Amino acid sequence: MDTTFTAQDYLVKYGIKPSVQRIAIMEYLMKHRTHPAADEIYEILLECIPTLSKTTVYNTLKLFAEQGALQVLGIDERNIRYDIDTSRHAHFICLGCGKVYDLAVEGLDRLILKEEFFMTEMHLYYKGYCKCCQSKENQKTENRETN
Amino acid sequence: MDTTFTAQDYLVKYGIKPSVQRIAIMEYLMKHRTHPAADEIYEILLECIPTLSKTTVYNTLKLFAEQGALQVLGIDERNIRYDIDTSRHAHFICLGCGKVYDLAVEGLDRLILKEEFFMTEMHLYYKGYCKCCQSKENQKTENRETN
DNA sequence: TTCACTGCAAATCATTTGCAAGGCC
DNA sequence: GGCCTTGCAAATGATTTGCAGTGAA
Repeated sequence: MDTTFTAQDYLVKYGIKPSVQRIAIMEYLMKHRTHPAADEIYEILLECIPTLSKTTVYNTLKLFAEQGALQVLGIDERNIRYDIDTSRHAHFICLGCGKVYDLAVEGLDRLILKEEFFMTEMHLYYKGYCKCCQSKENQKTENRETN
Repeated sequence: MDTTFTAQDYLVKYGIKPSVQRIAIMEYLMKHRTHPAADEIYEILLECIPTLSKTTVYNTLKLFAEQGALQVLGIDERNIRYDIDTSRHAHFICLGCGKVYDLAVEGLDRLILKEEFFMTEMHLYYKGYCKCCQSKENQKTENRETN
């Protein structure tokens, strides 16, 4: 659908002046819908842009968020996670591997606050274990039981 | 309903050995349903227990959470907030004053995950401005417009 | 005596800030 | 030239950890 929609287009759309660093970070976010933290982005991009500074990654992500180009997730207590999908959807974090999954939850719009508070954001966060880590946990338990 | 239900009872109920510090922290949580952060608890209790250490507050809150005596809130990016009400309900944080409000949201139980993931926790967080801070914001805007 | 609880000091770690250098219009 | 962007180094601030002293059973 958006084969010709580049990272640079995306930046311009949100009123962000493109630069090598900004394009690289946006490209990473567009390619990896894994809700990466700043450090992950930094570590990977360092291979292509050896002069990249972590400060720039932090500043850039903050800028993107302020401009509405991405949504900030508070689901992970350790790191701020970022989601390029700014539509209303839920998130699941696996307490085993730390992966954050997107979740389409029906009826989310029904939960919008209308009275008493002026709502600017709404987040539905789930925590637990993904399929992969569940089986690992089971293995551990089994091992414990047989020991 | 629970006029005779003391902080100490509460601790014992959750298998936590009482101590002066633990009782004081639990009492604070029971009296102030404001979802305080560790530092707030520390600052206030210091008046009664001058030897209290912040480490003890952190350790105690962590212990309480592990024992299921309170729920950990990730709604505030700056501080961990704690809620003695462990029943399923939503939270609203005011971006103006930082207060965290409890919210009864109908249909929350319908959002429980049953497939694909093993869910251990579920949080519905709202952000925005409370009545009080809305009016302050409006005043500011009015001032701006008349200047 | 033992063991859990406490509290100080230091460490950790993500994020922010100050500031100087470089680059672009 | 002036402003915006970048990046280093240092600061910040919440939380954790190491460890030694204390107190209770």
